Amino acid sequence: MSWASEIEGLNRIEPGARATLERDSRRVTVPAGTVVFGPGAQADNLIVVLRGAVRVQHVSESGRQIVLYRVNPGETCIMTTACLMAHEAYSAEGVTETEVDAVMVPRRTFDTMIGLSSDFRTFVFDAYAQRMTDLFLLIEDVAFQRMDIRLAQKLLELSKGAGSVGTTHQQLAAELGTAREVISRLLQEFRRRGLITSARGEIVLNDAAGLRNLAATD
Amino acid sequence: MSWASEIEGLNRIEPGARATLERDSRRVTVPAGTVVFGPGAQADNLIVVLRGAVRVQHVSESGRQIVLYRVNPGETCIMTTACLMAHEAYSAEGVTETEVDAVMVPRRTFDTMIGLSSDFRTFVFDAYAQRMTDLFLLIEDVAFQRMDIRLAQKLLELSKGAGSVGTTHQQLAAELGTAREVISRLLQEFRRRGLITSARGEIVLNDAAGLRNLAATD
DNA sequence: TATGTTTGGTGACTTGGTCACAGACGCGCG
DNA sequence: CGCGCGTCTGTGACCAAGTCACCAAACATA
Repeated sequence: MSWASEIEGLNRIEPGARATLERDSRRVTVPAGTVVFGPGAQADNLIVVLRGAVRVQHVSESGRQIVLYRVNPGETCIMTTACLMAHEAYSAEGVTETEVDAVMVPRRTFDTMIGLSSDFRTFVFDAYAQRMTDLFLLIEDVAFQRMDIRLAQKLLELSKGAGSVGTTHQQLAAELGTAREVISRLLQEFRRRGLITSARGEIVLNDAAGLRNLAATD
Repeated sequence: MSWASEIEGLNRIEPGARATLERDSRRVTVPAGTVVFGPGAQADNLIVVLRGAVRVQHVSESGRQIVLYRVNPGETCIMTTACLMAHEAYSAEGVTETEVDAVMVPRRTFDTMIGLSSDFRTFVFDAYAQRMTDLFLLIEDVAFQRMDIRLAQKLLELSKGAGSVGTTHQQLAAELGTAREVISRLLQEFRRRGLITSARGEIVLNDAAGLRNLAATD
């Protein structure tokens, strides 16, 4: 029940506010691959992720995709509240990448908490700031960065220190907002240079240092 | 003094909260071309624009620019508070496009107001939501939209119904995050098709309907 | 008028996106 | 097993966009 103590930014919240928060919110477990919010689906809760990750992505009419950011444990999907309040059309969707444990804070409780606790306000504004800067960095990347560098960075990010990444070219294209053919050609070049080896749905990072070196070429 | 009454979202604020807000905040006038915030400049105030416009843009190390959004009258530059709270490096800068009348709400007052007034909270969250959706649309544009369509849209937007736009090719490139040469070539094509005529620093929209038609080609 | 700066134009080249299609692999089913 | 079928990857041709180098016209002002 006492989930708030596990979360950076909420663990030292005022006792009264914390009681309200934990009493009024509901803990859920969602299987992998679930669309937790998206166009048409009105979200009436602030979602705080405890375990797993939610991928937030944009899908254009032409079918092309780009991943905007991920919501990791201890983070909150603040977009839902913002977009709800503004009654704007939701142009992004959230999909669970793994099984996810999360807490749903009802809109009403959220509003009460904001008035009640300055720690909670800080938590919420930090979340906004984090997403904003994520989006700023993404815009810079998409507008100005070469695709080979972005791909090298993404491979290192997705591998998380492990020596390989289990994704298809199509999935990588959706991550970076480009076309599959572009990924195929770049991976071929990486392979030629000995940076990776690859099989169907699997990319092995043979020379992570070399990739890091490429990724650092700003 | 009673500036809050002029602002959509603050005009029906609770009387007590409104008194606090107007007592503690300071009205300023800033000349055109002033950098009101940017890398290194710590902002300690929430800024609400009353008259004029602030352009928020990103400048990359390579010197290329892109305009992220504009803060118009009645709107607030919420980014400053967010980035201040997160203590993140500020990767964007704000420049006044015209002479600007604005209100500076100190950080302390901002925090008090958030706790005091639900109307003020709504105002703030609406502002966040607005910026977020702006950034989402920008990402979609940059990632997926053809440059000729983006340029046509931008010309119509900047002309604001008037028949012409007084900007250089370089400025348009900075708006859209591309290179001057690309703008020059596209404008040449527009000219060839009779959509515009142009002189040094001036573009005349001869066929606004034609441009709108092009811009609508999603 | 002379001179330097800003603005715009152009060609050659590289990178990235689109389209069409083909081969390779995995898997179920007769 | 052999056969289809869907998914994944490779490839060539072409177009769109960004980069680089350079030039010419317009303007500012001494």
